[in-house]
Amino acid sequence: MTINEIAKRANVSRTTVSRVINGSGYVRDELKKRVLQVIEETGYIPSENAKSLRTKKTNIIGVILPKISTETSSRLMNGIDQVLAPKGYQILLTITNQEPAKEIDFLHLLKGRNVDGIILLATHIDEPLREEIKKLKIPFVMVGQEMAGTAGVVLDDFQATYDLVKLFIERGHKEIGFIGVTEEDRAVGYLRKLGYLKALKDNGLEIKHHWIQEGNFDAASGFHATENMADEGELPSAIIAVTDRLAIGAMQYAKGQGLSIPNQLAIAGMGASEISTYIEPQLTTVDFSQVDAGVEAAGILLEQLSGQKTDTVTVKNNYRILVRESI
Amino acid sequence: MTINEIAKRANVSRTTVSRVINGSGYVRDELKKRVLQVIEETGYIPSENAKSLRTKKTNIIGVILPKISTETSSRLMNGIDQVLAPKGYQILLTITNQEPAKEIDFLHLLKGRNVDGIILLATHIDEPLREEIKKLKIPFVMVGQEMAGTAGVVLDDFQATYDLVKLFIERGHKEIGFIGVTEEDRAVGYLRKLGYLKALKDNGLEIKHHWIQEGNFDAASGFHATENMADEGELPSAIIAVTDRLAIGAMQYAKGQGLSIPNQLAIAGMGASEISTYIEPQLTTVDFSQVDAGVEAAGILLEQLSGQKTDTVTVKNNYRILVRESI
DNA sequence: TTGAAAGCGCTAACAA
DNA sequence: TTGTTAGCGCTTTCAA
Repeated sequence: MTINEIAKRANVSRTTVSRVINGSGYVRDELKKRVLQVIEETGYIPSENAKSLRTKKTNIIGVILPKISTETSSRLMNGIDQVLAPKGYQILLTITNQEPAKEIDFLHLLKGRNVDGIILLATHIDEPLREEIKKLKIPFVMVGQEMAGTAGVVLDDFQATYDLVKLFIERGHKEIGFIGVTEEDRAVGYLRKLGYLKALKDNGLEIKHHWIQEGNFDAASGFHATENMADEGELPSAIIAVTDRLAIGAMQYAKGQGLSIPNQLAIAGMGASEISTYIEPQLTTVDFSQVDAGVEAAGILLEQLSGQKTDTVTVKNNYRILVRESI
Repeated sequence: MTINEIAKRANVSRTTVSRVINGSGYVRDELKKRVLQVIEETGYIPSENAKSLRTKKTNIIGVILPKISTETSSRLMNGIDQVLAPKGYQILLTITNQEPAKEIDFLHLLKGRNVDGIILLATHIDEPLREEIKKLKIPFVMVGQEMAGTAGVVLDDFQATYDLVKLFIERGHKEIGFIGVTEEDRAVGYLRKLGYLKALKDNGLEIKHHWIQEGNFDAASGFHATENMADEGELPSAIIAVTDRLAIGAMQYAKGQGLSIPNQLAIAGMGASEISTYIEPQLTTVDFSQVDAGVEAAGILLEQLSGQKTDTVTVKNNYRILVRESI
């Protein structure tokens, strides 16, 4: 069923049908009714595809995610969809599964699909990727990493960690341990560690080597990191972990050793995962509000879509510390 | 940059360029090189859109979800993408936010976008929706609900709940409570309740009215449901909740009352949420393996795509009970 | 082995 | 107020 078929059946030109569908131009009421009638009868649905070819607008936004089943990703998607759907945009979703090479592949793929814009949730960023983004020439917003000359939304990982450490210090802690992740992850690994180190330094606190451990992203590695801390010397009085799961691993270790939380060991995580509210004691954590980040990213994209030249916007997404029982 | 432009620069016809891109038909090596060269230089990316218009194939699969940031959804997406991405399909994602009317809207929308197939994660299913699906005429797979004449993947909610109750009975429990949700949700609300009732009946156990409570999907309502049970009479010795969060709410109530779990009150949930492993005591739950459901759904779709007429497949997805500390 | 011509389903001048 | 014409970027006969 095509527009031509409808036109024939309604005994009008296809232009008229088009006008009826899009509510553009003048159409006599009688004809309009006739056309609408036929459309109704046939269940005709116009091909967006053909339309796009003509109008150069697909109303599709490409989104590139490293993974789908993480709270970060799904919350972000939530925010993005909240903004985009009401404006009539659909989301073409691609998932890299953490393979950096795929980010470039998907950038090409999405461009080939003539998407109106792209949102990339980046975990790392290297030269080839930078290159590719530069020559993209369609509305683009990067989330999670900063890049000169590109619109973006980043979480203020440095400052959030700094503030968290400061909170511990204000509460009288002088021995503060840190469980991080690989610094290749610029946001979670590098910047959060930097915030930690800076806060200690600014407050004249000692930085003990064995109080700084590294895990990957699961609870088990948080457990081992804490174990290592204990094995290599004294445990500090407080530990900050860069993710809630790592923090929960640390908790598990502490509980296993019969240490009371927060009295003998205070623990905080980051990310405001759902688990953090159900664990006992409830985990103090940092809420980065990924939903808002998604909303902001989509908002910036929309601005670009409407022709505004918003180059190099970088919105630092705000965060708040959720103080709960674990400290 | 279009195929015409490339053709002009390489001094060949656009047909030849097309052949080079698609590796179809005969092309002299020299010409091929010349074309490839130009493509490389210009960074040309063919328009999938124009291609689709001609070939009637978009390589896009539409997915309709009730929500994105739930473990069910994201695990399902995971499974779907795992299968579809390697075959060159992209996912066009639409989210209804639980508004039933939108399911039909999106069905139209996706059809208008000429997607090659559609996967719908359904929570309910009424007559208008059934109608719409019937006249869809493109590969379609329904997940989560059964519908005659339509390929689908359902979780065996009835049997899983039945088995869970049986497990309690085998462990000596005779008083088993139930926290459900609205029966409008056929799978989670209706079928699971049915499994519970049938298991009690089959084993000649008493069904006490106040032992059957209803919550929504959050922990707080699980708490209140349990509270109601206690207020309206004696608490049973065991409680089954149809979601982990409800179960966690029940746990919170029990702990607040100083009841020991599982000795004074045994509790099980369903869904194998991540939280269930971190809560204390660890929650016994049913793992429905949504990832597998996604894999199967995508697999069935792929079969339909390759022309196989797989009408009315309904894969009962397997499940397993994760027995942990809470019972 | 290559190219010319037609056409996928739609919109947008333009003319009537 | 309506229709004719051209063309979006591509693939696919068909003929050369």
